[in-house]
Amino acid sequence: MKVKVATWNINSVRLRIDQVIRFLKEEQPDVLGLQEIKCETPLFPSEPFRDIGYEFIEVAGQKGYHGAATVSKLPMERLETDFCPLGHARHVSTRVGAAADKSFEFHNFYIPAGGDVADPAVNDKFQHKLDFLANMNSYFTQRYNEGDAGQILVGDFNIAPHENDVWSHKQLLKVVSHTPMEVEILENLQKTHDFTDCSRLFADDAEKLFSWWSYRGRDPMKSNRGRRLDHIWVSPALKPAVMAGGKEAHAIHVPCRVWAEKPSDHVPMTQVLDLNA
DNA sequence: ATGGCTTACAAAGTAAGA
Repeated sequence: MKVKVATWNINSVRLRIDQVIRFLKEEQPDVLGLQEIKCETPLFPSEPFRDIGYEFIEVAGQKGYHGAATVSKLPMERLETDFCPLGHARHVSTRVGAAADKSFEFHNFYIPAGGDVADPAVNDKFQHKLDFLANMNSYFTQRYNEGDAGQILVGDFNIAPHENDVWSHKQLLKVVSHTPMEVEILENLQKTHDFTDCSRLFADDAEKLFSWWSYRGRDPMKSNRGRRLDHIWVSPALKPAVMAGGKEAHAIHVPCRVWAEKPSDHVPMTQVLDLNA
């Protein structure tokens, strides 16, 4: 059985509902994690998703900012998790799939951006980002010690770890999202739990990979000053499922940055998994 | 040449993103 998963920071799901539906029709993922939905849970536009087969919807919304939602064609149940020390709606965890042996966990994250100054002593937002990452680490360490449940972690992690995950490593070393402290914490989270970073699994280290481009600047694709802030990770039990499809099983949908008059500043990312591999 | 833009909101200017 093959499944296709996707993640997208949509920057207002109500404003861009037509773009989300277009993407789902074109790419047909089984599961999509959305971030920055920017609406309260009851205001999430569920109907257009149900109309095209995404019957299972789990939303963590709040007024105005943040918010995450996961929509699925496959049966899906909520897992109770709590990662945000400030209580923001920044994550939705679910178990996807009816058959117990083919199901997987889908953890959808919107990690705090962290403000402007990369110093937790003077910037509460950066401290919040570090605290959120620490909570993720505690949770996945406990789960890791209980045995591999088959986990997929997706979302806007707001960290671009590799040198070629940003347009200029040197110029972004002091810019939040690419500072050594954040990068080390994210890499430790990945390595100590043996998560596979799907975007880098088959990509050459020298290849630039971006999933976000600022709204500032008139031609984002021409200047191409992007960052890879969005991620799809899998636990060891699912690594063969990712390996099976090779490089073509992964895609960062770069054209979506300029495919509409008012696009999101992030583009969606997809990964096909062969659960029989 | 990173911030010059974009979003939501007890609607004009804030706060927030990254």
